[in-house]
Amino acid sequence: MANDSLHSREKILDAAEALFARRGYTGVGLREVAEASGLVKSSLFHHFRSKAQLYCEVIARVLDRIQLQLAPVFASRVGVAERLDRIIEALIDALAEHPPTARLLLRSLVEEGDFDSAEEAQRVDETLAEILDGIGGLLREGVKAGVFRRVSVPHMVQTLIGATVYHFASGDLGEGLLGRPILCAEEVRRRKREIQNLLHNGLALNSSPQVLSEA
Amino acid sequence: MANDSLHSREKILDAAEALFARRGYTGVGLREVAEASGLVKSSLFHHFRSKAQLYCEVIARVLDRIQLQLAPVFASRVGVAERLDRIIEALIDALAEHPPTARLLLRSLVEEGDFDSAEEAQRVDETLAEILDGIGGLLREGVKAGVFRRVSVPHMVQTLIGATVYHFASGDLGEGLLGRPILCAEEVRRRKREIQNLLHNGLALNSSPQVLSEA
DNA sequence: TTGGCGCCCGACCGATCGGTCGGGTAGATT
DNA sequence: AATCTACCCGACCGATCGGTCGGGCGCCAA
Repeated sequence: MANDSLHSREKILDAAEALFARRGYTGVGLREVAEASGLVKSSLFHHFRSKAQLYCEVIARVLDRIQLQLAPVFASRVGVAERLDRIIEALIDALAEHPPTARLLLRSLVEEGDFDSAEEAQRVDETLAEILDGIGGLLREGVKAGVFRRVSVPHMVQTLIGATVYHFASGDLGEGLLGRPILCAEEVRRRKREIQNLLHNGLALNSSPQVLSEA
Repeated sequence: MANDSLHSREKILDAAEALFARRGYTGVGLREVAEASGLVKSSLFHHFRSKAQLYCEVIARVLDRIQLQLAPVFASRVGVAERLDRIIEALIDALAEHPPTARLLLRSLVEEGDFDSAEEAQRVDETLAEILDGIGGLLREGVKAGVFRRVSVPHMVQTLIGATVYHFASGDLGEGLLGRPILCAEEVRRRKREIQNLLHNGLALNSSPQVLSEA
C-alpha cells in the first residue's frame, strides 16, 4: 500500500531528523535510524539511495518548512520595519515549534559540504539562498528607504542567523544561561521580544556618534 | 627527550584541532589525526588516554586561549560601554587569528556532552563558565548602572555568542554572503565595527517605544 | 657496560560502519 | 490462478572504527 510506504518514509525522515540533530551526520548510524523507524537497516535503502541522500532530504524538508512559514511574511505589503519584526517572529516560531530544527540547521551550515553533487544538495542550497536573499533584500530595502541605519547587509544577516538559529541550537549551554528550558513558551516569547527590541534600537537611525571608544 | 615529547603532543593537538573543527568529533578518525601529526595511531595513546580525552584537551586549549585574551579586558577599569567594546574586539581577534577556533567552539557547544565525566571535561566547563560569567557580569553591571537598556542578560549573552562565534564558524555560507573570505583583515575589522555599532545603538537607553508592531 | 625509561611502531582485536543481495510476503492487476 | 510490484527482512561484504599489546630504538643515569 502506497500509504504505508509514505508512512515509513516519513517515519524514517522523522527519526533521522531527530538523530542527526542530536549527534550529527557522522555520529549517527543507519542501524540506529532504522531501529528508531521500526525497520531494519537494509529497508532504508528502498526509500533512500544512501545515507548522504537521506541526510539531504532531511535538511531539505527542514528548510522547506521554514521557507513556507516565511514566504507569506515576505509577500506581505506592510512597512519594512514591521515586516522584519514578523520575519523574526515567524523564524523563531519555526525554530521553536520543532525542536530538532535549529540544531540540524546549524550543523548543516557548519558541516563541510562533502555531499556528492546530488540534486538534493542543490535544492537545499537553492532554498537556503532564497531565504537568505529574502532577509538580505528586506534589510537592503530598509536601508535604502532610510528606515534602517546604514549597516552592512551581509553582516546583519549573519548576526540574525546567529541570534536565532544558534540560540535555539545551544541546548544545555543556553538552558544553563536562561535557567529554564529554551523552548518553554515564555522564553520563546522573550527571545522574540529581545531580538526585536535589539533591532528596533540597533537598526534605528542614530543621532549619537557611531564609535564610542577608540583605544 | 622531553622536548620532543612536548613537540609531538602539540603537533597532535594542532592536527586534532584543525580536523575536529572541520569534520567534528565523530567525523575524524584517530588514524587521520596521527598521520597529520607525523605519527602512527597507536602512538597517540602515549600522550592521551582516549579519543575523548584528546578532544577535551583540544577544546580546553582553545578556551584557555580565549580566556587569556579576554582576562585583561575584564580586569581593566574603564567604563562598562568601552569595556564591552574591547571584549568584542578581543573575542573577535581570538576567533579570527586562529581559524579553527570558532568552528571548534560552535561544534562543542552544540555537541552533546557525552564525554565521560573526566576532569578535562570539567575544566572545560569551568573555563567556559568563567568567560560567560564575565560577559554576563559586564552586561549586568551596565544595566544596573543605567548605561545599558534593561535587556535580558542571558539572552544578550546568547546573542553575542551567535554574533561572534557563529559568524566566524559559518565557513562557505558566510563567505558567500560576504563575497570574500571571512577572515580577511578588512572583513574582520568590519565585523567588529558592525557588532559594536549594533550594541551601541541596541543597548542604548531608548526614548522611543520598545514595541513597534503588534499584529 | 648495563639497565631503566620515554617514545614510537606494526600487528592485532572485536565492534561497527555504509551498502549489497536474494529471497519472502501481501496486495493489486490481468 | 498467475503475475507483477512494492515493501521488508536476514545474512553477508570489505573497510574502518577506537583501543591493546609486545617489542624496538635511543637517551640518560649508574
